[in-house]
Amino acid sequence: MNISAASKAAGLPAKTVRYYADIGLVPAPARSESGYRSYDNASVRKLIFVRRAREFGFSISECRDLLGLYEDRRRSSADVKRIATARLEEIAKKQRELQSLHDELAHLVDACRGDDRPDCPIIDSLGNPRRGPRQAP
Amino acid sequence: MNISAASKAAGLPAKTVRYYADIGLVPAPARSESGYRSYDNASVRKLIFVRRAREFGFSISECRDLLGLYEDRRRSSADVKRIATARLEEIAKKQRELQSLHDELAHLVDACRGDDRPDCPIIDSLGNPRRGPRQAP
DNA sequence: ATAGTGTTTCCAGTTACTGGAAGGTCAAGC
DNA sequence: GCTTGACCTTCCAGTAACTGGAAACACTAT
Repeated sequence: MNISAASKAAGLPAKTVRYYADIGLVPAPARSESGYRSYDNASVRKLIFVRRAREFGFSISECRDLLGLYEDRRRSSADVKRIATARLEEIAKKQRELQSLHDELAHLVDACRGDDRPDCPIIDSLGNPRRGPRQAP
Repeated sequence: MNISAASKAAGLPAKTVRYYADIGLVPAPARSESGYRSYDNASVRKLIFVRRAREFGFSISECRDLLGLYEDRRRSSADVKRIATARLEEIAKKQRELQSLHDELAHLVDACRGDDRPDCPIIDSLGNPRRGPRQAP
């Protein structure tokens, strides 16, 4: 399987497939006589695994860990659960931040007449710290 | 006001303050005889404006636009509202994505016993596309 | 005079790719 | 056998928005 077939099967751009091998996230594939990368089903399964982990928002570094666990037939499910739970916490935190951001901005958009006059509570709020969004933590 | 005083007043790292002038987001400040950057209250107000817009998640490019509107005494509030509303849409979209991600991952974490046995639905799901997260759009 | 802190510029690194140029390879068609 | 076009290779550069660090100059206090 050449790179474009493998990348289609994995659902990743060919560039990304090359990149993942470059950074050592997945093993470098075998090469044909002329230097073409040659993929088998096991490589594709790993690429799919990585793609899906990335879609879940795991970082490359976390994907490295997860791939290690994926390949280790003797690891405990607790190891995996620990990483996934940490990620879940991050998602929940991001959700809370987005929620308050959304509420504040929606309030401002609501208060703005949006007509051709210059008076605008959105701009006022950005310029005036007393009525803007929370400070970053 | 030297850069560290200004950066404290604006709530931004000095590095970032320099960076914002380097990329032309805010005007380059005056210099002292020895070359130190010298800030006045108007500069600090602009830096605060940018910091708060960034905290709202506006990109640097959007901050550029907003700063233009901030400085234009004759712009209509509709111009501002349009940018803010677009940003609000993005936030809402991100929220929906995070929500489904959270639900799916929470479901998996819940299903994983997290003990010392290797069997783990989280890893299984990553390896098996039929029970993983949605495809990216 | 010296120590310590503040400031300057510049270069490099971060994350996770993505775009593009220059050139080699392969299969089909004539 | 030759050309065309698709596919493949490497390498370099750029993205967003900073952040870290080195080397050197400035200011203040003792």
